[in-house]
Amino acid sequence: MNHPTIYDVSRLSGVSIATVSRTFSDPSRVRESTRRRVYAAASALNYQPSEIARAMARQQTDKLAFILCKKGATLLDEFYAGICEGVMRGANSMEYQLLVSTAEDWQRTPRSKQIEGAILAGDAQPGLIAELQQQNVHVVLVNHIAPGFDLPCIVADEQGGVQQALEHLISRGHRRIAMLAGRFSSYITSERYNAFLSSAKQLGLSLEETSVTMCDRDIESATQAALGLLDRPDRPPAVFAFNDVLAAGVMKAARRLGLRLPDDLAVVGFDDSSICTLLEPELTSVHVDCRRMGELCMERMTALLGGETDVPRRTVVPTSLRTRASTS
Amino acid sequence: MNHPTIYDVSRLSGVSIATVSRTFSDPSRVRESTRRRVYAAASALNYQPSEIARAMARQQTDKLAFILCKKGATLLDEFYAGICEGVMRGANSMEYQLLVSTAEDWQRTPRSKQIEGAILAGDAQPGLIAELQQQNVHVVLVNHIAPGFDLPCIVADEQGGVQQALEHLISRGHRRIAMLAGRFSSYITSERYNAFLSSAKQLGLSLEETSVTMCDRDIESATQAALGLLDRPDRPPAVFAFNDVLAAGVMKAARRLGLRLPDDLAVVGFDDSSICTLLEPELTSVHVDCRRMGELCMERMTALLGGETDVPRRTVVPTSLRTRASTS
DNA sequence: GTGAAAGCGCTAACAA
DNA sequence: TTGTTAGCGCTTTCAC
Repeated sequence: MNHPTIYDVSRLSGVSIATVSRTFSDPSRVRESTRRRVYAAASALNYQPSEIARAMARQQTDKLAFILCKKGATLLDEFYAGICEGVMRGANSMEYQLLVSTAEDWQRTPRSKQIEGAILAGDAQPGLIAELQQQNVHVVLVNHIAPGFDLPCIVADEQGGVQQALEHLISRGHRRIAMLAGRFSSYITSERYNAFLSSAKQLGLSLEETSVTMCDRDIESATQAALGLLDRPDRPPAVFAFNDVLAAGVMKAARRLGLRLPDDLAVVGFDDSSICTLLEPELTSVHVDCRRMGELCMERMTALLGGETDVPRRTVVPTSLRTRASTS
Repeated sequence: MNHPTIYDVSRLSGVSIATVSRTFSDPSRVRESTRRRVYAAASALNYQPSEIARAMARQQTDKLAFILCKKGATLLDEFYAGICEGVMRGANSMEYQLLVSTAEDWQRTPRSKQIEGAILAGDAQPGLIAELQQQNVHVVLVNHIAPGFDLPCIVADEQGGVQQALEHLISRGHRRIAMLAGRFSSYITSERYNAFLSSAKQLGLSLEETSVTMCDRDIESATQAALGLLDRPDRPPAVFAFNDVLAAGVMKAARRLGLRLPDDLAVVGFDDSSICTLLEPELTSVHVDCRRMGELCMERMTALLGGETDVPRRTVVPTSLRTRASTS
């Protein structure tokens, strides 16, 4: 770990450390010839300015954190991985370093991480938010809204997505539409669920025509629930699933019951994850641009870090239906 | 950003800054009563030691990086997300901060990241490795081996996994087994491909009985390739796919051709990703414990950081076949 | 355009 | 057990 320091470069190039510093932080402020001498010395010594010393002197770290708050969540969840991806791209292109962690892990290590901003994905607990704010850390929320906090948040257009899905099913001649719902992050769950009810109503479907079946988040539970829903004479001709995994459960159930898609049953998912095209027939799903959501997080964060005061509080990212063979 | 410093705590509690420092870094070295006074003052001021100043003084950062090297890769790849997950867990539990980046993004920002170690996932370029080593950064490889470098690396037991898959298919009465292969990381591609050929030979299959069809990594390409492979009189009764996505392609093709699994066709995948149980019938696949691979990365890294000299160079993580309906 | 010098907040000898 | 003090490597006034 015997890195060369600014002093070494100073000595070798014959200029002061201040000039070396300037050469690296704002080259335009040193004369061309000096600059070259400094660069030459630096590369000869294989010198790179120490990020730590820099942070120490400037009193800022250029460090951000992405914290996954969905409980039991992991990057394995394609949706959150997509958001993280977007955040990563944004952070890296702005020369910010990105710490990645889960809420659990984050709170296990009490020491101050010295970050300038945190992007909380999913169900962020008020305690975490408060703690971060108290440490003067800028906070942006994604796929969640936190009542009582005045923060920028990025969410998908649940309402619009659900509505497109229902309109599509109705246009295919279906009126009795069932929803297979699961318990996810509190925000998402209620938002999507309510969107289903309100859209159905708005589109003229009666309460008798719409039904909601609940299940857990896993495929097994979804399949069982779907079997219960479909294995009866008055089975609904169309199912809107909370997400693609649950939709896959519906498809498995349909297959076991000998139902053919899309003729005997139409199925729509949500998220438009990679599994949609792996399934046969391919699954119609509401596309959510999660990478874009991540990028937007970084845009808001940048504004916050720049001291802007009129940062949008709530940004809704458009969703759109991807029509595939499971419905037509 | 007006954080209280160690001086504030020192003043308020009436002890020297050294004592405050000790109280936080090694509480056992200060008298109980003093310790309490310090804690009281600290929490009154809402003080938290500055990670940066600490790094500056100790000349170490407790910072590690996870760098995704597969070209065009993202965390969306479930396999790498799993590894990352394992690394994250390990890092956090050791109080290390984890920077996450892709090789591309990493090299775009030339400034020294001041990390103590880097875990490179996938196809790490020699240039990157050399660069890191030159900066005295400890390097661990995962899902890759780098000829010419003497580094700890963690890989899955490709050979064993492939062999189990073939044995399973043979036990089901199949002898003509086709492989659908794709181009992935150089290491993985050749390893798995060679394992197929050598295992087949070892298990007594003739060259006529084994065939390899190549395709791209996407589902579309896999489906087309599989259609070509299956839509002919002498179609193989069993297909071993390079990974689960390609296996899904085989299943789609089979379905379109009216073939029934597992009777008309047996299909085995690789990775045992979450899609295996979403498909119908469920997909038999070689399970790879990617989280464990990530954890092992951290174990090797820890050893390296601790100055250990006899760190294992090559660790092979066991794989095992998960038998499901697509083959039986 | 360049240099001198005063920090930034903490750790780690060394002393007491 | 506690205090004093000299750095850690850089940025940033303020002079020149």
